[in-house]
Amino acid sequence: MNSFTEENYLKAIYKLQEQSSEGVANSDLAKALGVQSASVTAMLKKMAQKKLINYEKSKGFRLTDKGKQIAVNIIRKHRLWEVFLVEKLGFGWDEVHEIAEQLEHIHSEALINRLDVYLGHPKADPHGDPIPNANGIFAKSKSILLSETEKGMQGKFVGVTDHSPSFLTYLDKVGLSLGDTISVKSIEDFDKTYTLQLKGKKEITVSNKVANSLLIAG
Amino acid sequence: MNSFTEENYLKAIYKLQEQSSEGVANSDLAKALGVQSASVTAMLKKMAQKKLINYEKSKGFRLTDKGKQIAVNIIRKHRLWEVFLVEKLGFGWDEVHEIAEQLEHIHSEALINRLDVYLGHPKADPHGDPIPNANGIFAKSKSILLSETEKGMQGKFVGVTDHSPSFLTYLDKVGLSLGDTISVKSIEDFDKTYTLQLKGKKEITVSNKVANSLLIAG
DNA sequence: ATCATAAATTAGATTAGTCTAATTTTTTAT
DNA sequence: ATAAAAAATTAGACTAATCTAATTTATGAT
Repeated sequence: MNSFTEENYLKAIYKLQEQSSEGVANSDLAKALGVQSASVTAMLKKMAQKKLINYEKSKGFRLTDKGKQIAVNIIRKHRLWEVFLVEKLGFGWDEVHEIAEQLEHIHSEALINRLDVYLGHPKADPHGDPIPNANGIFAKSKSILLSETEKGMQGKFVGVTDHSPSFLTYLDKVGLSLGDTISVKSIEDFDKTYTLQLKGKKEITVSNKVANSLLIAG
Repeated sequence: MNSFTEENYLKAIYKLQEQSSEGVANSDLAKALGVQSASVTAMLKKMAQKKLINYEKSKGFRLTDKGKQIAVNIIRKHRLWEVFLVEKLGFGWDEVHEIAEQLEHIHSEALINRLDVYLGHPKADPHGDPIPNANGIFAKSKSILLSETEKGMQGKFVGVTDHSPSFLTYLDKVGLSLGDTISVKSIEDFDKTYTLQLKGKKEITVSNKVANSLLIAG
C-alpha cells in the first residue's frame, strides 16, 4: 500500500507530465508540492525503486504504467468524492477541493465502486473535469477556452481551468454555472474583454483573464 | 490538529476507560492498539503535554475533557460513516468497520454536519451503537444482554456487543436483523442455549455465546 | 516481609518524510 | 567556450512513531 505522501507525489507528477509531454523537473514538483527539492530528490529515489517512476539523475522523470495507474485512480476518487459532496451533501463547488484531498486517500476499491454506482457513474466532477472509469480511461472531451473563440460563437460552458475558490465564487456571483449555454456578443478590441449572452436573457461582461479560464464545448 | 495515530490512541483510551471506570493501564492500551508498551509510554508523554490525558507514571491514566471531546467526535464520525455505507451505498453491516476506520479521520466539521443531516440525524449505527450528537452527548439507551433475560421475555433486538464480521454474517445467515422483535421460547438448562421466536413465525436456536452478544430492549 | 512475576520505563535504533546548507551538475547567455 | 545562473544532489540533522533489550517499579503470594 502507498502512503498519503507517496500518493500526493504520484498525483502531482501525473498532473505535471500531462501538461507538458516532457519529463518532469524536480523543481516543478517541489513547487507543486510545496517542499524543498532536496526532499523531492530523496522521495524520487524511493519511488524509482518501487518502479513508480522512471528516474535518472538530472534527466527529468515520468511515471511508469504502474505509477500512472495509481495516480489516475486517486484522481478518480477525488472527483467522485467531489460529485458526492456537491450533489448529495449540498456543498458549493468552491468548497469541496480540500475535503476531497483527504477523501481521495481512503483505500477501498469496493467503496469507490459503490460510490460510482450511487452517483450514477458521473462523467465529470463539479468543475467539469472528466472522471476516469474504473479502468483509468478518461472520456475524451473536445472543449476549448472561451478566450480562443470569436464573436458570434455559441457553445456550452463545460469546465474551468482555474479551480480556486475565489474564481468559482466569482462565477457564482455573476451567475455563470456549468452547463450554461452562452454566446459571444462582442470582444473588446483593446483588452479582449468578452461580453456574453447567457441562456437567452442575461448579458455579462468578463475580463480576458476570466475568458481564459472557461472551457466551452460546441 | 491531531495525527491519525493520536486519534487512534484517543479512541482506544476512551473505549477502555468507558468499560472500567478505573484508570487505563499502559499494557491494556498497548494490546488494544497492537503496539509495544514502550511505544505507549512515549506517546502518553506527548499526549499528556498536550493536555489530552492525565498521566502520572505507573498510575493509570484517563482522558482530560479535551481528550474525551476529541475521542467522542471520532466515534461520532465513525458511526455516521457506517450508517452512510450501509444505508446509502448498500454495504453489509459486516463490511463497514474497516472503511469507517479510515473515514473517521477526515477532518471537516462541515462535512460531518452535512452528512448527519443527509442521513437524517441517525441515533444509532448499523450495529445499534449510539451516535453522539454534535455536542458529544450520547442518547442513553437501556438495553440488556439476551443472555440475561428469562424464558417468556419479549423484546427488540437493538444491538450487538461482538462486532466481528464472522459474528455479523452468522446473524445474517440465521436471519436475525437489528430491529427484529424476538421472544425467548426456552432456555436449555445445561448449556443455556436460547430458542427464540422471531417476528411471529421463524424459530431459531442460538448458543449462549451468541445470546451473550445480543442486546435487547424492552 | 520478601521474593517472584508482571507492568512500566528508559536507552538506543530504525524508518518515513522533511529541512538547511554546501556542493555539484546542467543550462544559458555572451 | 566559458562564466554566471539555475537546477539537482549530497550531507547531515530533525520529528513522529515505532521497535528491542535492559532496567526499574509495582504487585501479589507465601
